[in-house]
Amino acid sequence: MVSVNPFADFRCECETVLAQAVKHAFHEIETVAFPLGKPPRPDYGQLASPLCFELAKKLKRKPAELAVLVVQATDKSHFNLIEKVEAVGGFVNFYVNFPKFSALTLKSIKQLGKNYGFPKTDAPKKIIVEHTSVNPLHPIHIGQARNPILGDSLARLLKLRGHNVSTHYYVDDVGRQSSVIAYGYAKLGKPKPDEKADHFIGKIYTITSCIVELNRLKRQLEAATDASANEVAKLNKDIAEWTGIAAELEHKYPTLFNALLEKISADTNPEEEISKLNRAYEDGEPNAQKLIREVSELCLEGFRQTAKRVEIFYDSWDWESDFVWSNQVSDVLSKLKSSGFVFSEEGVLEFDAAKVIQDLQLRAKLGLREEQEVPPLTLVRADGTTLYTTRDVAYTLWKFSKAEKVINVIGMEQSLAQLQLKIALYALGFNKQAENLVHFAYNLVTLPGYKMSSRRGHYITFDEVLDEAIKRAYEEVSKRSPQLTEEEKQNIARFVGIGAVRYALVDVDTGKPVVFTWDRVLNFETNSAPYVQYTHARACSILRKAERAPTKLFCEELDEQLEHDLILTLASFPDVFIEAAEYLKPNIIADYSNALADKFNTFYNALPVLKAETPELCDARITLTEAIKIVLNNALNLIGVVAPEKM
RNA sequence: GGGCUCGUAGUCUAGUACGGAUUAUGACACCGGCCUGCGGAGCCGGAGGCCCUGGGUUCAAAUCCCAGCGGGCCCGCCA
Repeated sequence: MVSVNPFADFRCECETVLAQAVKHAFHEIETVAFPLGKPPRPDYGQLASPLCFELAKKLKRKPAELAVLVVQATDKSHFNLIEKVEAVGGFVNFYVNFPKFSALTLKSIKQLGKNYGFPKTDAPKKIIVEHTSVNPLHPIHIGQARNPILGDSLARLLKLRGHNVSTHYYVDDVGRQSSVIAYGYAKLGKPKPDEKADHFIGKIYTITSCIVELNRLKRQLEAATDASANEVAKLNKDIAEWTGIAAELEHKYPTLFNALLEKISADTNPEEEISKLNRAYEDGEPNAQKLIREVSELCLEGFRQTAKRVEIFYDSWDWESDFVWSNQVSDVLSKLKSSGFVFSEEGVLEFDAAKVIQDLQLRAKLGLREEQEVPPLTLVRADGTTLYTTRDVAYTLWKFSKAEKVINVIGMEQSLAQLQLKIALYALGFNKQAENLVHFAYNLVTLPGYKMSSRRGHYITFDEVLDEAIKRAYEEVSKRSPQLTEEEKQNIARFVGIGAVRYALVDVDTGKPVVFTWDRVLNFETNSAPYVQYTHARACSILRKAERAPTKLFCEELDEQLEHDLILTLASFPDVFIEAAEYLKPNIIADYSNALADKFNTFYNALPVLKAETPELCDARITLTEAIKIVLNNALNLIGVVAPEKM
């Protein structure tokens, strides 16, 4: 007999037994829910019900007495995975029958192998996970790297849950900043990158943007003849700040900086050139199209290389400009206009989110409190151009033409914009879509005492973090296993370093900010990917040395507390997976893998596998070790971490 | 000013959706042990907590509700 979820089978049996017993003992009472929870200690069993505390009220009797009655009323002939039921202090405690339960669990893991732990959903959906979507202006930095790591883990979870998942990258190429980089790139004569393309583009962007900003401020100061002293002071302060940044950049990249400065200074009004380019691009003018697409593509090629290093791939690259050129944005706009929730003020078109909430009574649906006010959203500027969120409405509707559910992995600082987006869908009558639009929000990654700013070139790139991780892992592996060949060491350093980074970024609760420190991200000890990887390699090593596969299970031999604990942990993996997939909590997979590794290491130190007292016990422990290897591998795979045979 | 979010040992963190048991999870750092043993990236032990504060609901609150306090974020004709 094989089970896709052994612990759920046990829970199900307990529920049935409990329901029957309660019905039998107190037929005058109608009970609908039969709560079962994990007791704090193993001597209270593996599942326990506090039901009698509730019944005590209705029946006006003591919980302890009722628990005894419930236990007496249980029908033992129905026990399969249950060993016994006991009443302790008002709780009804269920004890698992370990010989049977171990056999079921280990047999299931052995038979299902890499498919163990992934029960399929009853309602498979077509789901789009949009993640990363970093603007193609500069390399992905560590503050943004949490996004692809979370998005990719979510996609893996949902796929294995049985959904049809496709991952999308939204290329934000419409907007002033894309024209800034394109302008600088064109000024330099569209040079071929002499390093990784996104790093190359990043430098040009930062320098160009700095020079243009400084130029703008200076001209503004010249024109400010009748401005107040305060305004002049503010301008001077900004100029001083940007001059400092410029000096820093000139020092770091003298050739590039001076080349750009010379070319840009030839333009009397660079600001105006950039705006022109921006308008031409939105209008689909061929030269502008070619230029901006070329520079964006260059940067994206760099992103693809970085993503590949961490085993992340995208099914679709969606260009924001395509939605502008194809009139999907203007179509959505005219629909919004006729919805009655749009008003114009001084030539600016505004979307009245608050009125939508009131008229359509969305407060409860959106989980908003009475006093929460949602500000209006600007849809169209006075000059007739659209804004990011406006275009996002069109993009979101396009995504819904391809999927039933859309998950946007976006930082929590965009919560309001994502809420307004959802409200816009309701305003257009796309209720079902609005309900299936999920903003998967996560908190920022920050550097201690340092404000990351891509405009100023102040950031640590994701590539740098990966390089450093691999370098440190290499030092570590050289120290620990000097006998390995150079090639082996490099290979191990790669998956250990990258695993460590992925684990560190997925492990923390998404609601909490991560303060980036090298020690935190490059942890190779307990509660890290390397620790779990090491444990997996250790299990593999034992299995290699065993040189045989047990033909019988001998599960009744596994009667140590540590072994029981391991079996229970293995058996509950499907439950953990379901929770992670349903509630979008990839971090609990990381926690689970660490907990399982911990338990296995404790077991390993306390009890011999290959030198067990009897051949039967030895076989049983080999089977257990094999199961642990499989489950560790399956768990690590969910968070995109390699499970190595050796390291 | 309004809203969102977080608050658990020196630092970091699990548990909070769905309230349960006289020991609240684990890591780092700290103190003391364990390598002729299946891989020491490990294991065992010790010390360290008014679960932000105050009320409320309940047989039972880290968990739910209310009111505060503290940090972060958002409230743009930026994205």
